Amino acid sequence: MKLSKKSEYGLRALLELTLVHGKMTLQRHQIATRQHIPIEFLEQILLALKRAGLLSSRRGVKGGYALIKSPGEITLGQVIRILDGPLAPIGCVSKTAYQKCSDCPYAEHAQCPVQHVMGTVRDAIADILDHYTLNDFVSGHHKG
Amino acid sequence: MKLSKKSEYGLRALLELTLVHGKMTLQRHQIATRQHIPIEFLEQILLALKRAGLLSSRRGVKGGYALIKSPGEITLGQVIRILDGPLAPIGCVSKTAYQKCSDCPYAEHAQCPVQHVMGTVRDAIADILDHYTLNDFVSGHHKG
DNA sequence: GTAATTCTTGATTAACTCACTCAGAATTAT
DNA sequence: ATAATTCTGAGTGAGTTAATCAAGAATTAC
Repeated sequence: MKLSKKSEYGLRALLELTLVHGKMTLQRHQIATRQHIPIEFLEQILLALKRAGLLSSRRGVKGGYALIKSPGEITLGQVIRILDGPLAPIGCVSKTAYQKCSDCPYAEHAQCPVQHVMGTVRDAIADILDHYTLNDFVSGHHKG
Repeated sequence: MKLSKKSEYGLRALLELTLVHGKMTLQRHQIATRQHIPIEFLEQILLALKRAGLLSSRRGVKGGYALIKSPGEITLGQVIRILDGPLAPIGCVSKTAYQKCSDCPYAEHAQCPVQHVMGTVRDAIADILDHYTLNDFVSGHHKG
């Protein structure tokens, strides 16, 4: 049940980009110093977010990164799925990356107790993170 | 955000012990075959649950394991904390094993956005797992 | 058009964790 | 005694995490 450093750094980087959204771009070293993130590691993360369609980038002098979508349209759930994979605690209850349990003694469509409780946990996590936007994130609270 | 095999096996083992609670003890090989768990790994898990005060055991011929408390008093939250550690996605929001973030740019008592959202996630997970007993687990549903 | 700056790609790495496995000691029943 | 079982502690191979490094490609300033 753990959030990786990668996701944590990714969220903190997006926070900085949200703060300047529409006004300017940020370079990796600016984000790195403001958020105390190792710069080479940050780069990997920014590129992953770019490949996933969340960021635009520009090379060369005056280059940098910017949000490609409005911060109100990007949820923490999306970001964490990109950087850490599925939110579900166990593959057999993931809605975005379902995987059958290999060694579960319960049949495919039988009632597996682990599956049942972890399904409710997954839903609780996703309910929060899939409705929590970058705007909510910078303002530090969640609007209904 | 993942449940380890250790916890999954632990929960499945406790399920078997709950089913026979008050009637008999179970030996590790019985649990292992019923739940398809590698026997040597299962042993580690049972011993950890014993050290934590959840199980009693008996060595030698006619030995075995049994629940030491009523299944209504043991919650999945307890079990997962024993086997996997804290439920919180990040150390700085754990209530049972708090750890200060080392590289967070926000001061100790300032409002850290990551801390805020992950705090709500932690609470959502704990609300479910700390009120979900082994009895709920075997019956496959949660009584409010 | 050259140099400086910045993003981009791909490889590599050290440390750690996960999911086991194994050998041998201690305890109990017959 | 012998057989069956738990108990202890150590070891291991594969994979993941959190970086680090080197070289390349694009952009801008001069």
